[in-house]
Amino acid sequence: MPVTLQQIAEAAGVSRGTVDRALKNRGRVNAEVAERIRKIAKEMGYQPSRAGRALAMAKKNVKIAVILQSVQTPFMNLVLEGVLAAKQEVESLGGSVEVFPVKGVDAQSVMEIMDKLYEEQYSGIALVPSEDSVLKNKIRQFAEEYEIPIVTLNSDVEDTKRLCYVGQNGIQSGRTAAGLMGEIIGEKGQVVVISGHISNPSLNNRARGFQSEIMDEFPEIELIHTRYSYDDDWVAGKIVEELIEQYPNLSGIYITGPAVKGICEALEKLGKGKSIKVIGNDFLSENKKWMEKGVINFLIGQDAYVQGYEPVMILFRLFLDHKEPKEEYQYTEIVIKTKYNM
Amino acid sequence: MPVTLQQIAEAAGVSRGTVDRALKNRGRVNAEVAERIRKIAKEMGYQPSRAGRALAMAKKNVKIAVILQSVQTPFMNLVLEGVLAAKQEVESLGGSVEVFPVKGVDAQSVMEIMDKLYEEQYSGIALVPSEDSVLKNKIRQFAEEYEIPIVTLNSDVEDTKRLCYVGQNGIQSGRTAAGLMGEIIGEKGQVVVISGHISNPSLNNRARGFQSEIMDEFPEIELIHTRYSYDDDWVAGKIVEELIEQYPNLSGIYITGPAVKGICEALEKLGKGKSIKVIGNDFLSENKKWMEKGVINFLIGQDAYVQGYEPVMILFRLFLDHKEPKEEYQYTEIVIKTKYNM
DNA sequence: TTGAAAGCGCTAACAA
DNA sequence: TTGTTAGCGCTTTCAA
Repeated sequence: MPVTLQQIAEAAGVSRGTVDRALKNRGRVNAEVAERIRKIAKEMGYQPSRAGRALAMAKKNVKIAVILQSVQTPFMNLVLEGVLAAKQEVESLGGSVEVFPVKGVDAQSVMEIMDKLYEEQYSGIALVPSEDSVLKNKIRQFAEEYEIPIVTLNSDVEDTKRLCYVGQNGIQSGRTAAGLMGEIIGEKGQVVVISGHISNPSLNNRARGFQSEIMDEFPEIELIHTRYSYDDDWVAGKIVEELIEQYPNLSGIYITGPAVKGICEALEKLGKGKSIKVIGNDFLSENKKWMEKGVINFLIGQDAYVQGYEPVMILFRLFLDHKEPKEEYQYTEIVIKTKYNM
Repeated sequence: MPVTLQQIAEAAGVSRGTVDRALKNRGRVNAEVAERIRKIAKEMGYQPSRAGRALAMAKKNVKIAVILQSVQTPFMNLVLEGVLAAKQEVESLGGSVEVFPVKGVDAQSVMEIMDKLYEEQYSGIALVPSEDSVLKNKIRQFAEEYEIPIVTLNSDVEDTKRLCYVGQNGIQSGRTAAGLMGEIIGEKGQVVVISGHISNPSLNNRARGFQSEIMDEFPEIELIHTRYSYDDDWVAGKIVEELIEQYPNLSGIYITGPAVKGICEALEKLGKGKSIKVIGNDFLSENKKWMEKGVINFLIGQDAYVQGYEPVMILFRLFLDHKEPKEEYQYTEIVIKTKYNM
């Protein structure tokens, strides 16, 4: 039976209001009395009731906004699932959550939405940022001047006073892929990285992690120069054809992100579907299909659900429990899937 | 801004009590009116407030008990962490959770605790069962006669009317290990399974899954007859010595559970630490240490935290939201770890 | 500096 | 069959 404020008040011989002020350090309470109350609360093992607090705060109407970029991609759809789960939980606790989808990468739209959120007095914002110095300034302005906490997800922006970042550790993800690759090709042979856009920071992190781990740990593996598909399946197919012509004994391919379809179809057409080992990223249905077929050997995932769920809950806890996140960088778990545990 | 019962009542021109009865199908309400209320509630997108409900139910004092066997093992310690997290969440919502630890496997103690729980009118029980027909009968009695819902975790007992089971799919876990093993030894060579007690059902499931997948998918891999360590490191070390003498070209070892230390030390002593591929189970610190060293190549995990957390929350949701779990078998995710994503 | 009281959304007991 | 009401634990405002 959990201890209540009322019980502490009785034990201390004061009123509930006084206990509340003492425990919240809201001042206006005699220092000695406050000390005594805190001691009693500790002895009795007081834990505030979430239900009571949520109910009492319901009139304040905590409003959380989520701005998602690239919503049309399957990955962001998974993130959205996490957001909706958090929305339900928050709303059943008296808060509210609104999602603002942005098609493609569009800092301009994000900023327009942010302006609206400021006017409508939102309590906190979770957003997928993009590299844009004006957007960065606006994030800093919200965090510092307006005191509206902001959590970045999926990608991060440095030096903006944002509360925290929830997403993958791209470097470590690439290193994990490298470890697997070394293991399954017997620590020797030729390996290539096929990436997407040359300017995508997440993909670049993965590629960098992969490359450095191969170079550090697998001296007998030859790393062929990275290719870029620019997110285009046709281009990716061409890249594979050229690679195989140039390196007929190619052992492995690491796909940092998109254009899985183009790559796998080309491999299959050239009869290399089974012999060349392939490691991809993200649990999209297209990717899972190729793993099922045996063309992709491993998929590394970034737990999209958590990326949607956590930022919302972090903001809500900030208001409900007055609890800041413990870590500024909340890296999601790096998940390894094969066709057996998909 | 979430919709409240009061708002629905106003929209329907009735009182809050009537709306409540109509939506809960608690009868005593005019059929037509009830229908109209339900329609309005749906239109307005009514979602009951967890906070309000939790608070109102606090006086009923939902009490959940958790009986853990083999608490001295590191694995159960991980389970306990999940239980404690759930305990905190439940208690902040007005319920209470009590943990009853049992050392070793001891059906007798479990049953004594259950009797006590019945007297003290606990609302629901989560427990780690063991193979024992008297215990099985008691579980059935609680579920059917006393109507105290029971959730099994980690191991299951069939035909007992228990509400559901939360734990690993041992067969699938073994299959996953087999897939990894095939991949890293190049789909050929000799492979052996080292298990613990010959009568441990979880370990047997893993071994069976492993064996059948090797036989089905990797015809060129030779499966050597399974060895049993009986959870003893010294025995396990001897087994390894004998195996390597008998099969000097052994390619891989699958350890279904305990005695990892004995096996890995022997491998290291014989200079086989790197050349023989090893796949183990569970993320215990001992196991992680050997993976860090490179003696173990992969660890397959059964998400102990979830096994502790979920059963408690399932029972609590049953009382708070009147929601039964969707699935009778709640298999925890099969997690693959290497030294890179540990 | 402290106490008293209203009210958040819901359940359940009681009255009509 | 329906309405009314007390109270769950907490926050917050107002009065003392």
